[in-house]
Amino acid sequence: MGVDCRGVPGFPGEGHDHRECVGQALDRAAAHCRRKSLRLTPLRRKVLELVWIGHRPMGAYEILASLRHEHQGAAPPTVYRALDFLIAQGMVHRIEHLNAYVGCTGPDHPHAGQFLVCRSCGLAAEINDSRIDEAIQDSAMEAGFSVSRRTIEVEGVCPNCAGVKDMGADG
Amino acid sequence: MGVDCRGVPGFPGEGHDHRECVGQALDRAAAHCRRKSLRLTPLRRKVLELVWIGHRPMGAYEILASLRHEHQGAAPPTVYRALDFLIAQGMVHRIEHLNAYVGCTGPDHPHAGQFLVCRSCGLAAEINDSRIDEAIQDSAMEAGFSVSRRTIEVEGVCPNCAGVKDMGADG
DNA sequence: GAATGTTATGTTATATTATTACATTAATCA
DNA sequence: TGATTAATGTAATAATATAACATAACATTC
Repeated sequence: MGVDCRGVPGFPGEGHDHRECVGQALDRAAAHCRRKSLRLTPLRRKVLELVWIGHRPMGAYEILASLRHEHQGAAPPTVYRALDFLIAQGMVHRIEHLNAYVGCTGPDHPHAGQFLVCRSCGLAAEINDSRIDEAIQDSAMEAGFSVSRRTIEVEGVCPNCAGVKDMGADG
Repeated sequence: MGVDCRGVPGFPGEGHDHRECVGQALDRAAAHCRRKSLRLTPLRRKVLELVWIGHRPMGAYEILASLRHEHQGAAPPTVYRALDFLIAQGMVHRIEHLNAYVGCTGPDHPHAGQFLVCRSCGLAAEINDSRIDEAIQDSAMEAGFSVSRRTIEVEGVCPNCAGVKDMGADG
């Protein structure tokens, strides 16, 4: 209890205080939008909340299904537009190899988004390792390539699942 | 002319000898399959050849459309199965953020697949920088994460396009 | 506080990417 | 040759995402 989801790069413990994760994410999103005169509408806020249901990347249609429980009439564009906004503001990242979306603590420390994704439990941990960015930057520069966006997604087995067969989904 | 597509990490020059790229890829694929007693069937060979039409990642349905020119009756599974085989053998990589597929010189030097993808011309250059892998490995290890697959896709502008507005597609 | 412009959402349809499921054919091997 | 496995054919459909246009909410200016 009481452990911040992402104070240190790594996977959230099984018993971490997830309400705090969500609360922080929503608070930071609100503050960010206030500062930039953007509108964190109820719909956008709700989608952000849904993405934050766990640390497992969620598909857009999975989000849509949840959204419909309290927002009858929601359609794919409803979700995709909200996701577009949240992604543009750095509050959500897209995991390309999963076609799924995961929350980010927010735009206060902007970053490209590097992820460790566990094959066993499905959790994604965001890391933010400057060594990786530097290695990529160096390599790109040597090829004469100017970098604008990086997709770094690492699949494997998280420490919670190491040695444990077939865990459930979220924590 | 005569420049190997991937002898050195980087983008193929505009006038490189692309037949040599394709020829080498097909030869290596054939050799690899012979060694491992795998079947590089005419269909698989043709799909590999199509993926190698250029250094631009191709969508599965784009491949399908081309395939149909000489293989009437081809359907999505035709292409996806061939791609599955080619990917499993390391002859093709999938570019996740494009939902597209690109040829690889082959399984002779196995690797995870790190790509620089040009936003302007669409070309993808495979790099294979151990510094990047090491940085990822280090970071993952510190998080207690055991890596099994990496997706490294870097978007930006290639040297051929730097300073040039709106080039075409392939080279 | 009405007129206007802009941003966000509603709604329907459809595009794009990928897989399932089962039948058939081709290659391999005992 | 017959049995077995691997590959392909074929039809239907699932999963993901966007286009296009209508309506509603908010913001701004007069």
